[in-house]
Amino acid sequence: MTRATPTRDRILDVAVDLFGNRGVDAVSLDEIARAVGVRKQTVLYWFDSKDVLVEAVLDQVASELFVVIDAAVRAAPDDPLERIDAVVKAVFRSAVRRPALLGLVREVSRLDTGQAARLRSRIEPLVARAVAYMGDEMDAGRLRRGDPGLIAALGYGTLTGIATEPEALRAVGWTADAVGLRQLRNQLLAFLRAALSP
Amino acid sequence: MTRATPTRDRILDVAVDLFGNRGVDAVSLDEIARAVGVRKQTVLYWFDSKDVLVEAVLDQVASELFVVIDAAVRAAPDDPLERIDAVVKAVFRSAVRRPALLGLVREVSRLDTGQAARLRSRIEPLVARAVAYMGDEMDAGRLRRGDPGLIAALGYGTLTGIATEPEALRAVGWTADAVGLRQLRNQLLAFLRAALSP
DNA sequence: ACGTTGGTCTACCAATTGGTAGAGAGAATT
DNA sequence: AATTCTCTCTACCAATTGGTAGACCAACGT
Repeated sequence: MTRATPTRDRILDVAVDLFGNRGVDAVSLDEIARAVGVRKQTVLYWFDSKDVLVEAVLDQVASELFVVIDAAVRAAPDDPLERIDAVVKAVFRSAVRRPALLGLVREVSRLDTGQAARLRSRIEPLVARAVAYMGDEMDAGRLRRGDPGLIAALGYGTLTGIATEPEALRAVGWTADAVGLRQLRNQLLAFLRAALSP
Repeated sequence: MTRATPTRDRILDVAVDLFGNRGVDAVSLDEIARAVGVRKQTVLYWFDSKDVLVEAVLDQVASELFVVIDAAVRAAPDDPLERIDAVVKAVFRSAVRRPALLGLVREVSRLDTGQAARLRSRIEPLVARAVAYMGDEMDAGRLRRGDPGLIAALGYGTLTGIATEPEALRAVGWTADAVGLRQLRNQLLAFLRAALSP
């Protein structure tokens, strides 16, 4: 079971978008089914319950994010500021291409702890690697001293915060188009460089 | 109508916490009523509909946040870094005392645009003042150059991001107690100083 | 030609949702 | 003493929720 089929994939895809943009509680199985062009019972055929669907969606999100971030890090030169640049750009690119992805990450704090742990365990290795790397670079004097774990936390908060709240950011007169997003990204990069340069 | 009474206040108070912590869609009127120790119809007596209750909750949040931030700014000396310090500390203090407050701010992106606009219009003057102030200080050379609007956006994203997601932050091995929160706050302050010092 | 299997459907179901109608108790006003 | 007003309640309601049971049908292996 849980094989990949066109229908199953489409349900998962639609569920990622709807759950990510509007929240798990606000989206019913009927609505997902309607968007896919199928009946609710077909959704329940592929995913035994809504909880199972949510789990599958979180796994999907974890995979996509892992791939995006990991690729960005690997492609970047071995310089801490360059790598940070690369990760930020990659996450922003994801946020533009598929806003629901980061929306779901944020949604985790609302889900029961078991599901939260599931997603976290997938992302944790990436974070651990980043923290270790930053620690080494600080020791080598190529990064300003600080607590790498806390800096990672700040980075996470900032990225998900701004990438998932175009509506709220309008309060600062910011517009959620491609131009606005690039400006915001560049300001963040400048900010990070200023804060982290040794 | 809409006078302040014990019952009405208690409903509003409970609604702020439940909506902020779990999301508007996930909390039913029945649940709010139960938490207050009253029947659902009593809730509907004080607030004509769930939408009206949500509006009242958002107004409440806007007021509380405005008071907290405004007081922090007024009490701080006229130095940009000191004032930024003061605002960050004030928001963190709110986040500890009443996590639901920032949770609701984040919830705005999920609500219909009318309600979002309502909250935004209450906070906007504060932001506008902060942006103008930062611009002046940059001109005076007491703050590193940058786009004040974007910096405000980053600050907003970071503060709401980290203050509302203790669960996600466990991925970086961070714990959501008072000590952890203070460490995170201090790291953020150091970070901001490094990034913004001229 | 025929049973089996995989996939989608129709038909239900109990529980919960936001909301309406109106009764009843207590205090205040006349 | 009678009436009105304020507040909370019980009794409903239609719509929607996640989920079960089982019919149907096309493709496939035998």
